[in-house]
Amino acid sequence: MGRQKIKVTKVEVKNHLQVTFSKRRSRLFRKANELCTLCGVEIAIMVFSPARKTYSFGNANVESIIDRFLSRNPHRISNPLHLDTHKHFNVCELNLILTQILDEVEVEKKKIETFDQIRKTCESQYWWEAPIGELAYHELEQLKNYLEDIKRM
Amino acid sequence: MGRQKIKVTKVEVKNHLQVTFSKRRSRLFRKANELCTLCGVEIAIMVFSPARKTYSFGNANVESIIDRFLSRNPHRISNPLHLDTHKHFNVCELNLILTQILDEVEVEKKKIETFDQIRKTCESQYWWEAPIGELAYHELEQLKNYLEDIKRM
DNA sequence: AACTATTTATAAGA
DNA sequence: TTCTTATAAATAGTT
Repeated sequence: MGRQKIKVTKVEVKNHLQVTFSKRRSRLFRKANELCTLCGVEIAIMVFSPARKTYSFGNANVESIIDRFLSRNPHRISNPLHLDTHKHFNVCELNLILTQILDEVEVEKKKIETFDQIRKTCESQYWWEAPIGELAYHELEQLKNYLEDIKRM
Repeated sequence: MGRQKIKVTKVEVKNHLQVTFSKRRSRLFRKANELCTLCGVEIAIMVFSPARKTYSFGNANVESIIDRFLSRNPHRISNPLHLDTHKHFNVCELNLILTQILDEVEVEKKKIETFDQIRKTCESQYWWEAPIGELAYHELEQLKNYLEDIKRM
């Protein structure tokens, strides 16, 4: 391509990687947008960068497209309440079940929030991608602190 | 473009639309795949054709990428319905909602299980209490691996 | 960021 | 659908 053809393999030069990612991502989104317009389709794209940043494209709302996708591709593995989801419930039963689920969720929610917090903090660290050998002492220490937070939960 | 430049507007000729959609879709997926390889990112793409057919691309499992995307909305479960409270639902609709909620709960429970697993593993490590400076390289590496597991969730 | 020599992508025709 | 081809767009490397 361009001045020189490249092998499609991981770009190792950090600077090149950033430029390549930025350019190709925006072109991918533009192409998706063209496809939407030309062919009248709905598209959602989600991208997680090496820096764990999230980029998304949707000609409609991304979440609504996800909902449509998931409803066509059920991915349920096991059901926490051991319910037969094919069974039809009346409104009273549904209310009871919903209340139980929300109670259950409430108990776990604090844990999840803590975990999410740790994950977010991790994601904001620029040094994350470096191999262990290149990490400074205080970075290693922070690494350990994260896990100690988890142990305390 | 090509033999002739086109305006980016809905293709009206049925035959052209089919060809254009098929070609551009596969190129979009190929470009996404190149981006994944070149830049080490994760991508999920969902496409709904006018004929209600679903096409998807994911370098990892599409559902897992969706889960990660959705997990960035920590209040999704506490507000599981994002419902119009004035609307009345019939039993069928309520069942659909219940299924969605159970899916969401399932995702969060899996997270917690992974965290618990990591925590347990940490606790079984004799070297855990040692200060960072005294840890061996492979112990540091393991430390990092734990957090990378968390990031992937 | 802009440029540019090449490689790709593309639309239309077959 | 698939191949071909003239032309447009994308791309990697350079400046």
